[in-house]
Amino acid sequence: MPVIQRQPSQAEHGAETRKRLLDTAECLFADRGFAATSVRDITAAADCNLAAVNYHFGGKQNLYREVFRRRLAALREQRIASIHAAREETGSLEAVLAAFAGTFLEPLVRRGRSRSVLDLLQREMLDPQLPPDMYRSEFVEPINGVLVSAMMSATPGLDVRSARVCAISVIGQLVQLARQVRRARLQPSAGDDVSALSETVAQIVRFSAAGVRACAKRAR
Amino acid sequence: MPVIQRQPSQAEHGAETRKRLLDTAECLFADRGFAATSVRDITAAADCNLAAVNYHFGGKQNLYREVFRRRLAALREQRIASIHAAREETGSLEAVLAAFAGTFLEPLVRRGRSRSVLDLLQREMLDPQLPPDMYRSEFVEPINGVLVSAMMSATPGLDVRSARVCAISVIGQLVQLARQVRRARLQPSAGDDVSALSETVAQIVRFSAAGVRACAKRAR
DNA sequence: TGACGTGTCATACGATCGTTTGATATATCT
DNA sequence: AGATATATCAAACGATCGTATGACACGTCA
Repeated sequence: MPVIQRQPSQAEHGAETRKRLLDTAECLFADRGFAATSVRDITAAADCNLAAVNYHFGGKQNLYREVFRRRLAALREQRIASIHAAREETGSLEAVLAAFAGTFLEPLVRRGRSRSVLDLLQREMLDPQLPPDMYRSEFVEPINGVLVSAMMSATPGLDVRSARVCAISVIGQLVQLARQVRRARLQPSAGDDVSALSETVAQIVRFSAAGVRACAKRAR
Repeated sequence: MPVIQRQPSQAEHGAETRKRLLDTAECLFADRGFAATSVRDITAAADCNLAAVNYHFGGKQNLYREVFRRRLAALREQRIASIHAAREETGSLEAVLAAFAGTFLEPLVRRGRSRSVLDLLQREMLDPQLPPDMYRSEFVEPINGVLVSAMMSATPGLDVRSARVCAISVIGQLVQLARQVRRARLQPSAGDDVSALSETVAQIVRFSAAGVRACAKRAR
C-alpha cells in the first residue's frame, strides 16, 4: 500500500514558495549583502518567477525585513534563556560564559539551513537596512543587558561600567571567532573540525573568566 | 610683500585631483561600502568630472585597490613597529597589549581625514574586493604573527595554539570596540569622549592580560 | 458548469549603474 | 607660434537594477 502523495492545495503551494524565497534570500543576503544581492538572483535560486518577491512581500526591502522578523526574536530568546539557565543552575561565571558562547555560536554547527545567520547579523550592523535602531533595541540591547547582569551577579565586585566593557570583550571575541570559522569554511582546504571549535570556545571561556575577574578586582 | 600664490602646473593639478579622488573614495567606501558607492557619488563629492575615475585609475575597482595600497603597508608597519617597541622596552605582557591596542585604535582619534580606515578594513573582511587573500597575506597574517610571538615571549608557558586563540580574543575585542565607537559617532547625542575611550582601552588591556595568563597556566 | 480568487508567468518600464567617446582647454616643448 | 601632451568636460552607451502590468493556469465554491 503505497503512501499517497497528497497534492498540495493552491494556498499551500503559495506558502511553500514564500518559505523558499525566505530561505534563499537569507542565504544570499548573508553571503553577499543586501545591495549586492539582486531580486533576480533570489528568484532564480528559489526557482520561481521574478515577480514573486513583489507579490509575496511587496518589495526587496520588505523581504529583507521579513527574513529578520523570522529569526531575531527566536535567536534573542534563545540567548537570553541560555544565560538564565546557566545562572540558575551553577551560577558560576564560567557557566554563564560557556552557555552564552555556546548559544551564540550554535548557528555555526547547526545542520542544514540558517548556518549563515551570524553573517546576516554582521552585515546588518555594518549596513543597517532595518528601521533605525530596531536591530539594537530589539536584539542587541536586551541580550547585552542580561549578559551584563549575569556577569555581575556571578562576579563579586564587578561594577556596571566595567561589566559593560566586559560584555564588549566577550561578544567581540565570539564575533571574531565566528568570522574565522566562516572564512575557513569558504576555503577549499580543511573541514569543519567541530572538536577544534569547541576547544577554542573552551579557551575563550577561560580567557574571559579570568579577564572579567581581573576587572572586578581592580574596581573593588 | 604678499605671498605669491604659485599657480599649480598642469601635472600638479592632475595629481591634486587624483589625491582628492582617493580621499573622497576612502571616506565613501568606508561609510557605505564598495557596492553601495557609485562612481557618480565619488566624483560629485570630489568636485570633478564623472570620467575622472576612469582617466586616473582605470575603473572603480582599481580606485578601490589604490585606496588600500595607499594605506595598508603603512598601517601594517605601524602596528608591527609598536609591538616590537613595547617588546624591547619593558617586555611585559601589559605593555605589548597596550601598545598594540593603542596603535590599532589610533585611527579613531586621528584628526581630520582617514578616521574611517577601520571601517574600510571591516568591510574588506566581509566583502573582499582586493585580489584573493591579498588582504590576509599582506596585512592580517604578518601582524598576527608578530602579535602571537610577542605574547608568547611575554608569557611563560603559553604555547602556539593557545597564543593564536588569544590573538583572536585580543583583536576581536578591539574590533568590537571600534565598532561601538563608530556607532556612537554616527549618533547625534554624545561627543567623542576620548578619555572614556582610553579608560576602556585600559580595561581591555587588563582583561586581556589576565586572559592570556589564564590560558598559559592551563597549557603548562 | 461557470464565475471568482490566488499564484505564476513573460514582458516591459524607468532609473541608475560603470564605462567610453570625442571635443575642448591649457600647460609644455621645439 | 605651432605642435604635442595632459586633463577635464558633457554626452551617450549598454547592462542591470527594482518594480509594475496584464495574460494565463488552476483550485475553490456557487
